[in-house]
Formats: sequence, structure tokens, C-alpha cells
Amino acid sequence: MPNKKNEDLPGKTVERLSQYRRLLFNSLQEGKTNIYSHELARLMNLTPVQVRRDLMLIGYSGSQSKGYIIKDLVNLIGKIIDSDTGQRIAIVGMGNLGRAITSYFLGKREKLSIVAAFDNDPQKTDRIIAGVPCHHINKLKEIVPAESISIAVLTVAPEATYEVAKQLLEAGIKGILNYTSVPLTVPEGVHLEEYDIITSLEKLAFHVK
Amino acid sequence: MPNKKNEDLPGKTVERLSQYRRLLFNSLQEGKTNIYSHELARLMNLTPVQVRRDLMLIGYSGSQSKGYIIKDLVNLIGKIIDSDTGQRIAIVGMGNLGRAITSYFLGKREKLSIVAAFDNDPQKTDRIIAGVPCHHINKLKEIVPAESISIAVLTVAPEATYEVAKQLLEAGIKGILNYTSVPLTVPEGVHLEEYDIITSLEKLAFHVK
DNA sequence: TTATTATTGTGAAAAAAATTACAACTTACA
DNA sequence: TGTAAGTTGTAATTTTTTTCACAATAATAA
Repeated sequence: MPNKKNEDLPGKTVERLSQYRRLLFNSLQEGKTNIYSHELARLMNLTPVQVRRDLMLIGYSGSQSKGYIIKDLVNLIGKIIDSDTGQRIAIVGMGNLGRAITSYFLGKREKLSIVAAFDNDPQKTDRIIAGVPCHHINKLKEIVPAESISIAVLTVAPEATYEVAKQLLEAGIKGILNYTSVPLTVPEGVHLEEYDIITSLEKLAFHVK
Repeated sequence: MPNKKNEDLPGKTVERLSQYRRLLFNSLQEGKTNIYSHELARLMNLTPVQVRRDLMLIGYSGSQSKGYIIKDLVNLIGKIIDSDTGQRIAIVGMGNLGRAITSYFLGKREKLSIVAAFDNDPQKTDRIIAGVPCHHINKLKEIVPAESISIAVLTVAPEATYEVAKQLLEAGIKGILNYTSVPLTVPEGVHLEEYDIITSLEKLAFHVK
């Protein structure tokens, strides 16, 4: 039994692990093999202690002389945040944002794949967009289970949000990443992550003021 | 001197104020005039106490019988998070994401306006896209000061991020909202907000796992 | 009038996250 | 050999954020 530890990793640490991995991957490709906590911290805009603490929490040990072995660290992070079997994702709403996410994401992660898109515009449905088959939204309940999709990225218009979310839940979705400006509520056992661009802009504007 | 208070509002509270306002605005349009903390909490997926505490922090008082007066609250939040003069924003990188943000945002906020876009693709420059004039990126240093742009939304390709950020800083930008996957460092006095879609997806995937 | 219920406001406690401080180790080199 | 410099690992502290607990108040109904 490796670690029950994973489930009680601080949420912030999980976020950072994902970012560490991307940066470490870049470093690998630049030919680096080892990295010190202060180097990684600099890339991430963090303090070295925070890096060390995060790595401590996942049980990774470096050496005083060489720091951390990038390859090992990348693998370990993968063991922690990736699922063994891989997870399948649907983009719901193929507007600008849906397409942006799809094309940005495509092929970037081995264990996460966008396998379907949905839209209500007949112009967009029943063809392949940005490399992903786009279905009419009324096929949601059929395709989500058939394709073993566990995660949905919601990028529909605000007024459609509620109804589409309802269908996703009925289709047995396990996680929703909600980019609409309409806050959702989901039942126990379903995970929800919300992000609103205007909120971020207003927060930034407040601090700039 | 109204309140130095504003500057030391907790960051999380500022984020929530922006969201409160949007939801309150919806309620107003539905004809509601008053709202209780538990109602607002429900809309936001928060506890009533947290709502009350946030409002306490901005110095707004409700009544035990009627709760909060929506109109007054909307105005007060505006006084706190909006700048008096308004703030001008540029979208840098007019790909799918840049266009998504632009069209999503257009006209939504009185005190925040997207006044320019930049791209390096001649197909896109020197014309109006999603209602905003799109310039070639090499005019950045000229147009940012000329248009009094204080905030930039970065949606360029990863490999261009560093160079474009440098130019923005040289042009005197005050805040950057970075949607590329490349973490930036900015000098003292410039505000930076970073968001990465893949990180969010991976975090969600981790919890769904 | 007097309970009863529902609400706000807020001090105090708890929980989560970040930072400080420092012991322990490794290497380089005088 | 011994010491100086640079590193990791982690306990302890501090800071930030959330939650708990409850007093105060208003409206309602018995």
C-alpha cells in the first residue's frame, strides 16, 4: 500500500505539482538532468523552501550535492497526479473558448485525453473540430457513458449552463471544470472547479488601481 | 480619506466581491430588491457566515428583517473594486483564446474596457476583430502609452511569451494577466496574475481519480 | 405582553498555507 | 585535516482564510 498520503496532499501542492512537472519537462528537454530547489523556485516564482516542502510532502528526497534528479521527479509526480488508466475528457461548448482549450491541450498529456466535443450548433456537429469529433449536445447522455468520459469542461453560453450541467450529471460525469460565469452546485461525489475570467480581470484591476 | 481599508482587503474577498456583484446584478434584473446572506451564499456555493464576513469587511450593514439591499450593495462593491477613471485593457495574442476573452468581455463592465488587441499575424492586424482594433505586435510600445493601457491579457504562444512580456513591461504596463503556460517574473510595482488551464484540468483529474 | 423564530455582526477558534530558523550533510579546498 | 560554502529536510512559527459560537436585534404570533 504505497500511500494514502496522496489524498491528503494540500490542494495548493497538487496545483504546484502539475506546474513543477511542466517546467521540469522543459528543463529535461534543454538537457538538464538535475535541479536545485532554488532553481525550480525561481522558475515558479516561489521560495526554495516551498519547493522543498512540496517535494517532502510527496516523499521525494534529493541530494545535497546534486539537488533533485529531474527525470525521477517527473516520474514521481506522474505517479501521484496521473491516473493509471488515463482519464477521458469532453469539451462542452465549441465556441472560441472550447476550441482554444482543445487545440491548446491536444496531445499535451498522455493520461488525459479530450475524446469528444459537444455543441448545439448544427454547423459544428457531426464533424471533427480541432482534432476532436463534435457531437450535438442532445447526444450527451448517450456518448458520455459510451466513451467512458469522466470529466467535462463547460464552455457554453451562460443561459445554457444550468441545463447542460444537469444533463452532464445525469450522464454520470465525475468532474466539471466550469468556465461559464454561472456558478454551479453539484451533488456529493462530483468534483467541481470554477473559473471566471472577468473575476480575474477585476481582481487584477483592483490591485493595479 | 474614505478608507485605506480597501488595500488590505483579503485577496479572496476581492475575488468574491466581483462574483457577488455579478450575481446580485442578476437578482436585480429578476426584480429582487433585497437578499439574505444565506441566499447569496447559496448562489455562490459559500456559507452564509462567509458572506456576512466579507460584507462586514467592506463596511456594509444589512438589516435583520430585510437582509441586504441589493442596489446599495452593488454600488458599494463598485466603489471598492472599480477605479474612478476606468481602466484600459489590451489583449495580446488574438488566437482562439484572445478572441474568446474579447467577445465574452465586450461591454460587460463599465469601468474596464478592452481598447486594443495585438497579434503578429498580418492576416489579423490592422483591422477590427470582435469589435476591437488589432495592431501588429511591433506597435506595442507605441500604442500602450498612447492609449493609456494599464492592463494586458497575455494569450500568445508559449515561445513568444517572454519577449512579449518584456515589451509590455518596457511599454509601462501595470498589470499582466498571463494565460500562457510560461510563468513570468515582473518587477516590483507591476501586478501579475497567472492562470493555466492544464493545471486546473490536472488538479480536477487528480481529485476525480 | 411574552415567547419564538430568523436574521445580522463579530470575537474567538480552527484549519490551511507560507515562512522562518536551523540541524545535518556534502563538497571543495586551504 | 579542518573549515567554509552551499544544499536538503523539517520543526516551529506566523500569516491567511474559514468556521464556530453566540450576542443583539427585529418581526411574528401566541
